[in-house]
Parts: sequence; structure tokens; C-alpha cells
Amino acid sequence: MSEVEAAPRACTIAASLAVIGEKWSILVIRELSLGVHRFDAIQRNTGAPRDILSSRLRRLESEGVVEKQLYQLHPPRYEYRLTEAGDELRPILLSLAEWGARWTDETTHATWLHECGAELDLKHTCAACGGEVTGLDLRRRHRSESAA
Amino acid sequence: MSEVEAAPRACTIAASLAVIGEKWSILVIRELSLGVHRFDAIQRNTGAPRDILSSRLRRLESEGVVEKQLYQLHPPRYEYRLTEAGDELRPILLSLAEWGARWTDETTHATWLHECGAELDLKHTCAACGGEVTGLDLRRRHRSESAA
DNA sequence: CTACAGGGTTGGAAAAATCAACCCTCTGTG
DNA sequence: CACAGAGGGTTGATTTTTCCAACCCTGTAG
Repeated sequence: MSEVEAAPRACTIAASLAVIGEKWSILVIRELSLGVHRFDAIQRNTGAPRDILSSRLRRLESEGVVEKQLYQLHPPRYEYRLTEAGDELRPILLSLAEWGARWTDETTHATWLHECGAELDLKHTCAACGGEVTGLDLRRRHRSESAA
Repeated sequence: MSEVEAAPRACTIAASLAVIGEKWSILVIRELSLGVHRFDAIQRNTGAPRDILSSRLRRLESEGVVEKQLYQLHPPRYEYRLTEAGDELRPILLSLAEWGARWTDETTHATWLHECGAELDLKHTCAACGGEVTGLDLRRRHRSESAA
């Protein structure tokens, strides 16, 4: 009778998706990354419905990824900026951009360039050993134990 | 007069999301990356409803990210594997995993380790200049012109 | 004969996303 | 003053997705 009931795998990929995995969220973050900070412009550039955009911005704000800043009183006007946590989503955007360029047949889109002028071509290396990261090696380790 | 009608930004991030951006898709790809290839196990490990999983696998297959392989006749049984395109989604998974570990308060999850034994800590560098990639620099360049 | 593995499909209920229209505060124009 | 536009949303009705539980089918094990 020990019904183990098989919970889904708890992992940080799922945890990330719980924050930014809803429809439109990543495109909103893309716009903020590109320096577009206002509701109307974000709405136009992403194509998200206004009500959904409103809801996503609130969600991202409550998750600490986005900050709302008053830039004018009378009438109050806000703009949205990435927090540090939001800024660190950049590698995700870059990886998505690169994959899409390589594996989708978008031909009319803009190209992503690195500041050096070269077309986006990322290398992902392990900060510890310097080796290229190829495998996905999951190991269970409960981090709460290091908190004494 | 000239109604520009402001189409949303065409970009490869959006193109990628059109392929893998639906709910559960990335978790399915995570499982395949981890070597879990069968319907039931993917269903248990992700927590996705069976009908949705079925629909996602078909979608990913038709997008060329996943391949369905018969591993037994009588009764016919299939397993799912990543194609080369699917395999190259790995950097996206890794970036998501890393961000989640740093910015979400998941404490009971497993940790991702590189094969060298160190905890996941990625460096993203430009293959051309070797410099760390920090900016997101979008430039319009129509690629169809180089196809003569 | 019954149970279980494996891989799904089906129908109905619940939740999300979409769309169009509206609201509110100002500022600028005639 | 009246009206339009910028900017940032909200509201209500409709359509799509998701979710859930139950079912189906083939074959093996007890």
C-alpha cells in the first residue's frame, strides 16, 4: 500500500518556466531587454493583447523579474524595467534567438549580432573546468543541508 | 493613407517559441534530453496530462524536433528521441536550469552538474571574438539576399 | 479469468487567451 | 469650448486550451 504517487520531477527548469513560461512573457522580456519600456510599445512589438500584457507585467513584477517605475505624475505613467534577475534571463533569450536562426525558416526576420559585429554564435562553457557544456547531468542534492 | 499597421517584431526568439513555447513542451524536451524516451515515463516525470502530452509530441515531431521510433511490433510501441535540431535546444535548457537555480526558491530540487563535477555555472561567449556576450544587439539584415 | 504494462483517445468541465469596446487623465489644436 | 490623441490600462463576451477521468486496444504474466 505504499502509494508513492510519483510526483513530477522537481527541477529548476520547471521552476523557471513557472515564472516566465506563460505565453507572451518571454517576448515581453525581449522588449525590455531591447530597451523598450512602455506599455504601448511593448504591446505593438510583441503583438500581445493588452489585457494579457497587463496581466503578464503584473505577474513578472510580483516574481521580481520586472520593476514598475513612475516616470510622470499627472497623469501617473509607468514604465517597466528588468530587475537584476530579469537581466540575467539574457542567456535564455540568446539561446532561443540562436536556435531559431538555425532551425526555423524565418527568412524575413532581423539578425542578432554581437557587439563585435559578428552574427550570433554562442559557445557555452563550464565556468569551473572551461570545457564545452554538452551533457545534461542531473544529480540529486538537497541544498537545504548546507544551511546550519 | 499609409496605414503601417505595425506588425509585431519578426524575430527568431518568437520563431523558436512558436515551436517549443507551448506549455509542457520544454519539460518534454528536458525528459528526452535526460534519456527518458517513453510516453508513460515522460508523462510521470513532467506531470503533463496524457492528452496534452500526446498532442505536444505530435507537434514537436511535425516541427522536426522529435522523432518517433518503433521499438516493438505486436503491439506497436514507440519511443521518442530528439533529432539534431532537438538536441541543439540544450543551451536553452541549461540557461533555464541555471536561472531557476539562482533566482527561484526551489530548495528541494536536484542540482545540475557538469560532467566535470562542478555545479552548473555557464559562461556564454561569442564564437567570433571570444568576448563574453552581454548585449542583445538587434540589427535588421535580410538574409535572402545572400542566396544567389 | 484477471491484472498489469504500454500507449494512447474521448467527452465534458474549468481555466486562459482573445477581441472589441470602453474609461480616465492630461495636452495640443482650432 | 469641443474634439482628438497619447498613454495606460479595464471590462464583458467569445473562443481556445487545458485539464481530468474514464475508456480502448494489444499483448504478457499469474
